[in-house]
Amino acid sequence: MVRADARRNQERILEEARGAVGAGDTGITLNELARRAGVGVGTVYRLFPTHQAMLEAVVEDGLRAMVDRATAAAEVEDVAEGLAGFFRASLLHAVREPGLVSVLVAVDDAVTGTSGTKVELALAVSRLLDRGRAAGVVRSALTGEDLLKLLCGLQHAIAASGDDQAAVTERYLDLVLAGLGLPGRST
Amino acid sequence: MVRADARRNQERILEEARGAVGAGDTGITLNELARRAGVGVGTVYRLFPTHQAMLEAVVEDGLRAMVDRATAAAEVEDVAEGLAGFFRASLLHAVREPGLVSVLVAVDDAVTGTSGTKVELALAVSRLLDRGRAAGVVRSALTGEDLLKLLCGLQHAIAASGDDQAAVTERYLDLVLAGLGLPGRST
Amino acid sequence: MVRADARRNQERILEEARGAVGAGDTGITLNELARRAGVGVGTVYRLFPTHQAMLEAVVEDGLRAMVDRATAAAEVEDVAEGLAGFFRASLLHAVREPGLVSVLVAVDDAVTGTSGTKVELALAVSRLLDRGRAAGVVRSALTGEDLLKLLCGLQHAIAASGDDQAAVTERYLDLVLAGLGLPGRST
Amino acid sequence: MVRADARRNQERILEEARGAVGAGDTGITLNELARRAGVGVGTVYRLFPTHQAMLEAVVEDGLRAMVDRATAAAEVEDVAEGLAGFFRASLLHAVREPGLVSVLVAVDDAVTGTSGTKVELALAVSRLLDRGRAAGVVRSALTGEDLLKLLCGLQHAIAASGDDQAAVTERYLDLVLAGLGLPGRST
DNA sequence: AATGAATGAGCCTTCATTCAT
DNA sequence: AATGAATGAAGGCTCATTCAT
Repeated sequence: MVRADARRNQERILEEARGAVGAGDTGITLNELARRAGVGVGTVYRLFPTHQAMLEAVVEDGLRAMVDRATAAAEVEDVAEGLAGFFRASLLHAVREPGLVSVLVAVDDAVTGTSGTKVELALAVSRLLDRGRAAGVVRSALTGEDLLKLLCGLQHAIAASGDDQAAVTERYLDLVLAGLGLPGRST
Repeated sequence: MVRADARRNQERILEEARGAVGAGDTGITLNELARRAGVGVGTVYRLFPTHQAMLEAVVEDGLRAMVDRATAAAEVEDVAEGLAGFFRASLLHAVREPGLVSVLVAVDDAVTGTSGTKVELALAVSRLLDRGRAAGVVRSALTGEDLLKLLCGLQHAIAASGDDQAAVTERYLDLVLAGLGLPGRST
Repeated sequence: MVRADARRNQERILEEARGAVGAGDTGITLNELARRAGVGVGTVYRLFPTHQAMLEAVVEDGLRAMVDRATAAAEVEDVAEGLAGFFRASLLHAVREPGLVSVLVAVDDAVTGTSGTKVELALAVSRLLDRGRAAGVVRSALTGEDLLKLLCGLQHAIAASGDDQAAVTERYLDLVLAGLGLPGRST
Repeated sequence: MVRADARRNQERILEEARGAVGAGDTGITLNELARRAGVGVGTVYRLFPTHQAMLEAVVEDGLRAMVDRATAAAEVEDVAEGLAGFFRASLLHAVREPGLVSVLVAVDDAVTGTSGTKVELALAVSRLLDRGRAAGVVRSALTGEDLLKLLCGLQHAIAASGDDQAAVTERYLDLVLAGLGLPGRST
């Protein structure tokens, strides 16, 4: 079983990929990745046929987690709290893991699984919003897709802000939650 | 008399630049620009030492207009209307002219004038917000910088949305204005 | 009992190789071959240390058949008919099995056996030509090597011709046989 | 006028290209060409967007010369002599300049001019053959295309022959001319 | 004996920028 | 002031071959 070596390499590559993307360098080259991981280019290309494939691999778990969070949020008794909690957690997550936004925004996915997960996510978020509207706590025509793109847009905005990203994030959260009509802290 | 030629060239280059950037191709190469304008690369580089410089030139008037709009908004009697009008006009503008967002988001400006204008803009918007808070129509801790980055973020989100960008834009506007606490249509 | 597995694998590899080369893809990668045969690259490399070795293995029987044909042609009573028959059959064969030409043209053989067979073939063809000259039906200084390379050259020419390769082949055959001085159909 | 430098460079590149292709290395890399010419890659790519384009440039004059020879051959009083002279000269030429064969055999041309010239050539050769048939000195159904491909095939055969290429060439010439029905030396 | 992951040289190509004329 | 040829780093990618397991 060469697997031991192989897995080790794959882990190193993935680790470096996570590092780079996590540091905001979503555009890192596969060649550069190979260099950092101390591995031949071919090895990286075997693992990730495409830059996009690499991004999706890095983000896979995070994306899944986001879907789970959306699904779980629908179970929270307080409808407003469910939605607000989901959005807040997701934005904080996206700020920490910018690769998520790259993948969410991409039109063509490298792995079919990713496309599926993205659809799942959009549906789950749509359901959250519908539930909110049904409960009368959401006053906004936003679709699930809209809300997700908004999330991405906010991440961009926050990344473009110099320091104090935490504070900026909170200000945006307040704004968006209030904008949705949800009772937030700033009410 | 060479001046005439020179100015003519500059105009053609700028024209092509406006065309490309206006068409959404903010990343157009200076080489490509030269080709389209029918001039040598050197001529373009003399006019725009940097890609960023080109963007700023293309966007200059638009940026100025934005500042003027912000200043004028402070004169509108109805405080809320002033702020809301400014934001709506600016977002529509940014959607039409994506180059604006590129420049607003950039950390390093190529031309000092641009930096100045950006500061002016931030100040004017801050004043608008402060005025709103003083009048009790704005309930949000957002700074002027925040609001501008938000504008950029929304443009990203809208650009990432497939079709029906006009409708998406309206939904975002409603959300943000409501989020600011302003009496909007959706109230 | 591992032998059984091994032999099975070798057969599958050889089969795929025959398939690919027979389909005209003489340049098929050993990696690709492994993929098609469903075995590891290493297995293929153990069987064929070189791409050339693979070609020679694929072509071995055909080459042998060509030698046999040349030998048998020397037994045909009608000298001209013997030579003409051999050449025609060989050209048709080469057109059908392009790998043969690759091997015949190669200067360095991968397997010593191939070199031996190629020498045998050249000798047999030389003898055919000499017999023809002795019988006065061949008017041409061509050596056995010459005739074989000519065969390869014609295959190239035919492969480069678009459609109607059968017709082109016949035209070339007529030309060459007439050129040798043999009474052909076109006489 | 940078032209002086530029032309110098282009000449060096073309010279190296001629050298490599002339030496039989028709597959020389554009990068390698740049290295040999002591020039940046970009410079070569500016001159030759494609490997095929390079080949065609190298061969352009030779191809033209071949057409001229075919045209001139139609003016030779002795019909057989005209055709034989053309074919002999062309084969010798092709042996000296293997790039010609690469270009003649290619299906897709890089430069439209090349395609035109190739068509011209085929037509001119067809006319030569027709003239020969009309005069009763050609007994062969070969088309112009056939004869050209045959030329290429012979070049392959000759290149594959070890030494004494001159002698081999003559033997092939005798064979082909006799095969066409032309009165040759070997008659 | 079989496996297949790993390697890395090397090809193709683009592009921002310089600089000789 | 204009020109556009030249540059060469850099990225994307393939593939023959090796070697640890």
